[in-house]
Amino acid sequence: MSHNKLTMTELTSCLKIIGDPTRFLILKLLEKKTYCVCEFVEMLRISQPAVSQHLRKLKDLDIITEERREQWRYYSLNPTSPYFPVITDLLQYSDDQDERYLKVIEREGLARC
Amino acid sequence: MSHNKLTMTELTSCLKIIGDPTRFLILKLLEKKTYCVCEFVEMLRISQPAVSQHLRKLKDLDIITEERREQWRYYSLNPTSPYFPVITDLLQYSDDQDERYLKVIEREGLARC
DNA sequence: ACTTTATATTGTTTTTTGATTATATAATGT
DNA sequence: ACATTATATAATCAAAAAACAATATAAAGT
Repeated sequence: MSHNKLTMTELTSCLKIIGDPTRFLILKLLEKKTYCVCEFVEMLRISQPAVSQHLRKLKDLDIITEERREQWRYYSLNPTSPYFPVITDLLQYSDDQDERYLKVIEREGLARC
Repeated sequence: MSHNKLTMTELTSCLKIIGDPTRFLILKLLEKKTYCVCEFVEMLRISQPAVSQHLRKLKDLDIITEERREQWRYYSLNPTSPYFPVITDLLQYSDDQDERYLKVIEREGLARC
């Protein structure tokens, strides 16, 4: 395993952003596929501005990328981010049978947008 | 690499604690050796209560252990913690030439306790 | 052009966190 | 017993972050 080193400032600002349950869950979802905002709203059961603000923080650190297609904005993990290896590593540690994750996944496809 | 999985709640509460520059630095120091509180005070250049409170948060999550010897309390990484693999993994990502880290290491041995 | 839909941004309030000061405790030395 | 040393805890305050409501924007449909 060979990766580029990060400064502690970079690393801790990344960890601080990832260390939020909702954002971690968003990343765990994005690990599998790309989602648009309204899908997160439906799945996470939080308000649209709340979703947007979490996504914003992830985007500010360039952890995720935004892509506009028609009226939607799709978000994806950014594999070129210096934080990408850290994030995929951390996602490995989390249990795929995690209760909250499963519950959220159950609601996939329910969004009416 | 085989490790036990954690719930997202466990993982994010750990990340939140690690995602602070001072605490991350404490862990980076503890990776190499054991320190007592007064050494941290000297090296980190923050007040003794501030050090104690950071150590407390790490100890609450059982990330570090405390050992009393004479009038001092020595702190160490807890290798039996379920978070231990996460932490050692994350420490790998940080640059050993990090400016703040080097500056802190320079002050090692200066404590008069 | 007007409306709707998807999403972002801004402003405000509340909660959480970090730092500092002051005080308490517990062991050690006299 | 008393003073000192090492450390913890409690109280207080300031700064940062999260949550929520209201408003703005931009594309698509009519």
